[in-house]
Amino acid sequence: MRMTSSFIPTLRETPAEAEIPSHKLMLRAGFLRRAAAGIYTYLPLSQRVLKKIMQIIREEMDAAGGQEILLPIVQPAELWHATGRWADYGDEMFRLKDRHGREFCLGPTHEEITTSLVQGEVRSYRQLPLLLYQIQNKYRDEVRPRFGIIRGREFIMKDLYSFDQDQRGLEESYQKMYQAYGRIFSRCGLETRPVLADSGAIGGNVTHEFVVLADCGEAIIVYCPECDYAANVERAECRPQPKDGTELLPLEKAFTPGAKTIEQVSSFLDVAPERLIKTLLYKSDGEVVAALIRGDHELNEVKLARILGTLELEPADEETILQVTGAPVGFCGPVGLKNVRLIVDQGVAALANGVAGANEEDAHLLNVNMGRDYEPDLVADIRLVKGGDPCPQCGNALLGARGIEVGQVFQLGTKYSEALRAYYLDENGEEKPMVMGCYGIGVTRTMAAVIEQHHDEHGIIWPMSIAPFHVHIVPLGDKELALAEELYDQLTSCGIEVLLDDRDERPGVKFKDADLIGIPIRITIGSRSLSEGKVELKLRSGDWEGKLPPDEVCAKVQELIASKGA
RNA sequence: CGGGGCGUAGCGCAGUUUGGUCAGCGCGCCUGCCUUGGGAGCAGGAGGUCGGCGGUUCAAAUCCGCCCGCCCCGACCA
Repeated sequence: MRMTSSFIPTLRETPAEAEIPSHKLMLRAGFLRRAAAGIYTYLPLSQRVLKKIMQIIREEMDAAGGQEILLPIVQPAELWHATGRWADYGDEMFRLKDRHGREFCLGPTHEEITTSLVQGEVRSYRQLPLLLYQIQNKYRDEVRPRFGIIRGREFIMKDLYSFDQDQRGLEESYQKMYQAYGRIFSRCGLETRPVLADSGAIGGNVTHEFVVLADCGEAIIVYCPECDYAANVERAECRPQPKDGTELLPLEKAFTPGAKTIEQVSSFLDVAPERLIKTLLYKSDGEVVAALIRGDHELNEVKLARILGTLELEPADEETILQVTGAPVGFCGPVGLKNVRLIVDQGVAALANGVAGANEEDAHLLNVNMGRDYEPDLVADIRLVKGGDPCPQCGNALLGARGIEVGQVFQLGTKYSEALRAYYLDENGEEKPMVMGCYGIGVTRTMAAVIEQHHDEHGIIWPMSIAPFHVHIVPLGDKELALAEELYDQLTSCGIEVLLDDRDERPGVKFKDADLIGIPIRITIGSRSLSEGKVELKLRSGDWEGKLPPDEVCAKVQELIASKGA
């Protein structure tokens, strides 16, 4: 491709809309333009990268037994009613009506439509397992699109759905996908970490996210430097603590005027935050529940929701709190609390002589003890794990990190197959629901994640495997153009993808743009080394550079590409 | 949805407080000359309903009202 006839609009300055490196660089290097919030146009360079990522995905999915299909993006409401997700998805779903008033959505994901397809076609255990996938646009009207294409409202995603006879089959499919994901991301040049995760609204129990460690990441994870434990904090477990064996002291009431927050109570009574008990009231499915957590800990709402078996969980408003506890916000406590389920974190359960609100304005109770002063409905692990906490597997201190979730694999079970009646007959003629899994990869997000991991102050540094071109030829003046064209033809005929900067620009401009775009191999043709009969080769990564005669270039380039696993 | 910020030429911005030679600057773009190893120089030029609508005023980019769009933090989220 020649730059004079290419659509590669590079910018000298960063548009104000961008904040993070991948977004800034994609705009500046001419890969991306915004159409609306969270909706983007992918320019030719992006398209080349995306195709390569998708090709890698296809190869690995096919190798694992997947078959590619193309599914509707406009999907009828009925299917979503059947699984209950027409309501569950809420405002995040783009909805539309046809001219007759029939309801549709733009598919945010494709479980329903795929399950419905399989339901209609698959009858026998002989047809299972079946692994179907698609790579298409998906639509989610995110509350807050951000970070360029990392959280867009329209994005490309690969989803594979597995249909198995039973849990054992599902586990095999899951393993295949888990391993394929590792290969896909490493082939894309990404360092990812699989972490235990929460399955949220999609359902199912076992799930892992594949996370790219990056400061701008929205996923917060913890991992153990000593063993293989790694989890999203939404899911990360806490080690149960040994019960504090201190002798129980008599319950006492203390006057605590205006002390509502943990800090205020802690300093007013001169008691460390870890001895305080936070009582957080939540509304869930019409019921009020109290979550008890140590003063120095944070509640993990995802864990609490899971324990309650609900998706609906919101903090109680002030009025409800007053009504339920008889005291304003800041003075709630478990002692004497009526008609409220008490979910007690194991950290609080282990606490002796804690301090809690007295359910009375300006008063707290000292020496509160579970079992003596109040009875829990349930003791559970409901707190948010953070860096420094002990690893649940080996006890070493966990490390915290942020990351971009580029893929997630789920064991779904039979939620969708039952709702949509995707049953099959087993060897004994018995009708059973298929056991499903689903496995997603954010393709456009993966591209951004690669840039987050591979860039410097001058621009992008593409891994060879997904670079828009392998080689960037930069002739510095008119005199060098003929040789550049010759090399271009030679390399191209060897199947090498070459971008030729044939523009009438000064050398500095060409170098700056080459660095920005980030093609792995740069060939500079200039009078300086041409006088020795040589051209210059340089890797964008900075790992290697050298000069050689033009007739040796092709072989060297092929060698470089091969060594980079392109 | 709450909080904060922004909207003036393709991009980055000044001008808005205090209404009146304010339609401006840098980059980019076009033409010519010149130059050619890290975003050159000179000369000339094109390009803007100042986000939109309404209001106040002799006069509005500037003041007031409503609306739209965009970004950041939070809530939210396979």
